[in-house]
Amino acid sequence: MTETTLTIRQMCDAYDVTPRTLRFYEAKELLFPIRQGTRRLFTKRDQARLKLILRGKRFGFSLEEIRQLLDLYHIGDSQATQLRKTHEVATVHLQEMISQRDDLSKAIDDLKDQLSWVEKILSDMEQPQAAQ
Amino acid sequence: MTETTLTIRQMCDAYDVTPRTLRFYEAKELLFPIRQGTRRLFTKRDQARLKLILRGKRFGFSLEEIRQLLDLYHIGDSQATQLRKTHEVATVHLQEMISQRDDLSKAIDDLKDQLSWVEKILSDMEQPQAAQ
DNA sequence: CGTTACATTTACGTGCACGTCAACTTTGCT
DNA sequence: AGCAAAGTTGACGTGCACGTAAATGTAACG
Repeated sequence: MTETTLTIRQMCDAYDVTPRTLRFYEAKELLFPIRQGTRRLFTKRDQARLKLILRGKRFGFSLEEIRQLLDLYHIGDSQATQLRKTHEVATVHLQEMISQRDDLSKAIDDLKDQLSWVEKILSDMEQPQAAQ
Repeated sequence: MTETTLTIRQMCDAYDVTPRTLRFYEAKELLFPIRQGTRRLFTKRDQARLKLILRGKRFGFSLEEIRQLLDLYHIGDSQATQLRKTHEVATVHLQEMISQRDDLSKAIDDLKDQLSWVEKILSDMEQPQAAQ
């Protein structure tokens, strides 16, 4: 039987975060570990959410923004009204992410150009026999 | 003759930042406006750098990281050693950006899936005559 | 030449995302 | 039962990226 819940230390090792971070995320209602006595047990759901949190952070979203997005992945039995609002929020995020990716592609191309330019200069500096 | 330098206010209007931000970036040596008396004048170079700064921030880079990247775009007459170090730093950033774009693409696809899933649920809720 | 409008420096304050330390339980092991 | 290891709850500290307020300066207009 694959134990599906993790202790705080196992979570830290698995996802390279500190206990403080996990407790902080719980306080901010991003994670909802169950309690075995006083200790936290992180479910599969928490693990999935943590992955999404870390991913969101890498894209520059704040924890509050991420919290709103997370709802989309764990809907349960929300009302249609709430569901529509969540959908709307997520759609805005999606557009942001798409335009962010476009910008990122542009930045990558620019940086590549700059790098090959620098590489050219460096190779020119190493072979000065070209200039007479 | 197109006036190529901007006052602080013109910069703020053009790039949607506050004066405080521009002074802060100058203090951090990200911008180098020239002085007309005591006042700042932002050159084309500063404007180009600000664009790169704002772009970098959108990708989650810190100002210090951005500062290192900026050097690549305004090299001047650096030494080969310095140039190579800058090139190295930028190459690492490039790899980060590429893997970030890949992750972003994956996140976008995931979010799209979730959204269409939610759309399906919403449409099911609106047409309950299907059941029964 | 005075007043109004914008700039500048200095300095302290703020929100976010945790880090760190202390004091205290709880658990696992012998 | 005893004790070290790990976990828990406060509470205060920290680095970053600015915000904000006060005091002062200066340019521009009537």
